[in-house]
Amino acid sequence: MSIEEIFHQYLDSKVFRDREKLLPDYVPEELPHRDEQIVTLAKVLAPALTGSRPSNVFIYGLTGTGKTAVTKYVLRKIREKAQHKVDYVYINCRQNNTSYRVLAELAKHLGVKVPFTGLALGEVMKRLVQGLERHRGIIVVVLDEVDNLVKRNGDDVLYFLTRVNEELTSSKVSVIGITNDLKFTEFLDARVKSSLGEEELVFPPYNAVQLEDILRRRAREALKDGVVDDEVLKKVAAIAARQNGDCRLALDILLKAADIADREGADKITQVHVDKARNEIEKNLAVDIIKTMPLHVKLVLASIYLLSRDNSSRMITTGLIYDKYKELASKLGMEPVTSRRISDIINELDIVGIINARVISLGRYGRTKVVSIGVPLKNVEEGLASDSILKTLFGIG
DNA sequence: CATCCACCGGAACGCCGGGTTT
DNA sequence: AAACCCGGCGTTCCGGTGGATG
Repeated sequence: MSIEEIFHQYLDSKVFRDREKLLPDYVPEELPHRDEQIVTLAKVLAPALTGSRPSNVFIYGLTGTGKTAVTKYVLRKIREKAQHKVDYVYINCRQNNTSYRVLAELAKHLGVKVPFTGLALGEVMKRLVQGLERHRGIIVVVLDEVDNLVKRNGDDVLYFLTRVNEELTSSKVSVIGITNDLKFTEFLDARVKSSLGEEELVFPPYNAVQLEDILRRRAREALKDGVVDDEVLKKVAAIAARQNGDCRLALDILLKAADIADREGADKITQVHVDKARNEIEKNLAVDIIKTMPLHVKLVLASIYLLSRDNSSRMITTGLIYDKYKELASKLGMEPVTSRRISDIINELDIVGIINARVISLGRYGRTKVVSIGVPLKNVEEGLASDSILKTLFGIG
């Protein structure tokens, strides 16, 4: 296909009206099924309109429950309403995962100059105080995925942000912390915990019906009319509902399915496209997990892979795996780990969903774990084959 | 019904690499 | 540079166990 053709096909899409509306960071005009959270958050933040400092808020919820979208949504509204007297800064702590970067990000927003490295943290804080003071108004600092920051760097930034008001006269700062780790507060200093947790907000997962509704609305914005049927949306919703009601996943599947349909030049998104999309997403997930596993874990997985490929009749048990594993290890000329460790590795693989393991009893012949591979063999193959050592030695892939 | 297999899985500990503090 | 802390991997030791089998 020539470049011209590619461009032409893209411009001439039969599927998309506005593809951007399906991207993960798009915040729609309406957020259905989050009314309660919107109202609560709005109530908490409303005092900002009259110039008093809103309480700090802590927001919990699993991935894809609308935490970020709702927060941005409410803050945008309030900023419009208050014209310049209220502002907010959104900082994602996964991307900015050190104290310094978070503070620098905040500084940038306030127009304070800080070098991207080199200053002592205390100096950055000093400049920030000045910057905040100059701002003259209320500033809401949103720290998304804040658990990433705290687990890595401690809570000194949070401490600073919750205490900085004492040094300010013409400005006020509130903090919104967002996390999907429910037991995250354990990592916090008691003082930070109490000042940050002035208000708490929990986002429950969406159910299948709600997901379908969201998908339908989004499809109207992003796709051309009649491109996707209710049946198809229902299917996507059902899949995501099973994954803890993860709306991001639902939208992701829909986007992928639309992309696939578009590439095929189809004018409708079908169940087949959805299946392909899901496979692709799952495959990427599995392959990524496998790629990043430590060598011995890979070896164990390779053993399971070989066993399930070669003798399909036999049950795959821990003992069998261990024997195979030792064989592979010796071929590589490396010391095998103990069977005890293998037991743990099998459990680890089970937890991430690459394999399924369950203990059974064979009476006289003992008690063991029966293992089967839980993702398509091809994916395992692809993940393992990315390791040059395994690839050359066992001819996988 | 007791036995006994082939593992399970908890506990405690050592080692190692890295990051931080002094 | 030295001391220190931390988390992950791995080991040793070992008590525990479901149920087919004799």
